[in-house]
Amino acid sequence: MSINYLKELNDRQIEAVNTINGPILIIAGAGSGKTRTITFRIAHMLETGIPQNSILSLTFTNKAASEMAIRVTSLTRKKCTHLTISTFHSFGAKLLRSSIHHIGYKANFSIYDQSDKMALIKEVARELKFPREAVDAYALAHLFSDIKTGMRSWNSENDQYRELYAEYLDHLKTYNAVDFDDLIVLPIRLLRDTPEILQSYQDRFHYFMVDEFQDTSKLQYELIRLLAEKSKNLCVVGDDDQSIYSWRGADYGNILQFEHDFPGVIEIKLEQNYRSTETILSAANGLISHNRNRKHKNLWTGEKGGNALEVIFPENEEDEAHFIAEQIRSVKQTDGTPFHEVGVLVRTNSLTKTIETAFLKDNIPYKVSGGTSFFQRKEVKDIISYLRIMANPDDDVSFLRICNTPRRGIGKKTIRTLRSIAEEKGYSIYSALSAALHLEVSPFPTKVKTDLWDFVSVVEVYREKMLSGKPMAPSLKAMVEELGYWAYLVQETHGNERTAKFKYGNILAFTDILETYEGNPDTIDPNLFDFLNRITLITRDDNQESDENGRVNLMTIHSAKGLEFDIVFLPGVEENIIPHARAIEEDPKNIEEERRLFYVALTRARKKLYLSSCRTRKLLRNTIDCIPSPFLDELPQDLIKPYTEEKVVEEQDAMDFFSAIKSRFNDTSE
DNA sequence: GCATTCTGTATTTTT
DNA sequence: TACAGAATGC
Repeated sequence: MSINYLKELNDRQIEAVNTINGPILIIAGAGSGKTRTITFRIAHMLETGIPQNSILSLTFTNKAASEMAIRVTSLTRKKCTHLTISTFHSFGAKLLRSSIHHIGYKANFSIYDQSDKMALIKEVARELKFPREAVDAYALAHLFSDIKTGMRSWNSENDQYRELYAEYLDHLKTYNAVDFDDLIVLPIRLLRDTPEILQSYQDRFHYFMVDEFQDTSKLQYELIRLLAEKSKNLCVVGDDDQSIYSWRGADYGNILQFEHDFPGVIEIKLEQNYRSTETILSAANGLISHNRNRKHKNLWTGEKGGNALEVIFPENEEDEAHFIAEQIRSVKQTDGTPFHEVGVLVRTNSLTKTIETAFLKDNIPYKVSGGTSFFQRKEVKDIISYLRIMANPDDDVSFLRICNTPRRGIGKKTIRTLRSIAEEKGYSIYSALSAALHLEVSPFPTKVKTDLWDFVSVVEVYREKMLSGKPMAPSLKAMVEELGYWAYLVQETHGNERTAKFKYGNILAFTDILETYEGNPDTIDPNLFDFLNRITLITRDDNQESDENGRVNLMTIHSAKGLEFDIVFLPGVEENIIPHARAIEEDPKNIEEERRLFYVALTRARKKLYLSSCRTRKLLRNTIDCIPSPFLDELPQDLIKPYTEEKVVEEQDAMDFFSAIKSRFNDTSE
């Protein structure tokens, strides 16, 4: 069956769909039907006979990747099992799985996430006898990341951590573990240094696509450049106005670099917006025009008119939350807007708390996406650590996490002994332990020796089961039983049975996830290693499954990118929140990125926008006075109407609105 | 080795 | 205020 895409797309979009060969740059403004265009493009490629397995499509987030896979599948009505649509990081992980032995790792490597990384840094710092106050694991994790990705170099200020860094790298290698940065850095190294590997990838993949190109880092670009160098069929899609990840290395200078590296780039601009009302679009355009560095673009819509933007100045964040809750209720009644068509977008995760409370109180069903991932919960991560130590016995970070969880009598002293044996021999702790247990003369007292055996035998017994090729989920359940994890939870929560039940429920949910994974006919070769890799790359909760209907979406602006809602609420449109104080502190130039962030927020709305700026807000212990965000003044003022509930309030609000603007004006004109 | 008390610190955004 | 990790006592 042929897809009639001509009817569904505009001229520019059709051009994008039809241009399959050679380098292409698609500049896709907000709401310009980007996802439609690229899914049609992939579908069209398949239709012209391009085999699935020669297409590689890279995105930035798991959510975007799975969304695209779903759309392509539903459009082509075919299983797309051989189509590679993944994030840069999981593509990197897959590449490493098959080729990492070339650089001295084993294929069963562990992937360390942010918290594993910090644990390792602390561990190494302790070994090197760094004074505790000199070790800010959070900051060091960032420094090491920047060093590894070439964004920062050693200087007089950070030179004291050079040795720590070297030792950190060394430990990773001993533990047969890689961090997130390695998932990009190591594949590049492999492709550059090992011609056979590059060759095999270039032989397999002939068509490349990168979504959200403005958010790729220099290194991610380098990775795709290497792969696409030969075929030159590289299509990148992006919007410089929506570049909001520069703090993570995203560099929209990549757009220029791309044009330089691939001569003859065809540029296609998608400028017709199908999403928002004219009012919303003009507001967004008005705002973004304050940015200096941008590619020329003229986003327009055929839609005329639309509701003015409502601006509210609640007394404090609780009033703000109430207002939002009430308004959602009333909009649902008057316009019949379903809950899932409402988005509440915040700058920082911490702002969700008050709003959640209000939703709970008013019985508004909601879901928060973002926040720490399910897989990062302590109880879940404990179980994952057991799996990791089975997959990769050298993984010391996992070892240390669970060797005494649940409590089995392995204490500080025992660990110290183990560590010193390991260090002496240059082994990982687990290998040192196995070796020590088989010694004639045990370095441990009898009781400790028994405790250690307990641990080792659980790991060994279940490793065999997990790697046997038989279903893993039943074994995992049995292991959780055998560990006595339930009793441990009861003990840990000292009698708070509800908490214990909740946590145990999470573990059961986790075993279900494993079951679903291995039971899914679309999973090619389900195995422990692949499963572990997948789940560590899911760092946020973005399960858009089953219950997406009927719930208000509460999330950060960052995670709202690519989404759209009928009605959008933006709480906390205040100075220091957006633009965020820390961002500006870091570099005043960041104001442009903050503005883009606000632009992304505005352009999520189809029909209606509510912006609120509290007069006061609780921060830490005390209540502070808030100033409306300067971005409010940058919106065309005729598109704004101060929100009014009653006449009396109307005048009051209007007056406050103008006096707020006036005070801002006075502030800045000094 | 474990449980309790104490102390310090709030981390912007995410793979 | 809330929560985690360290120090201290049993």
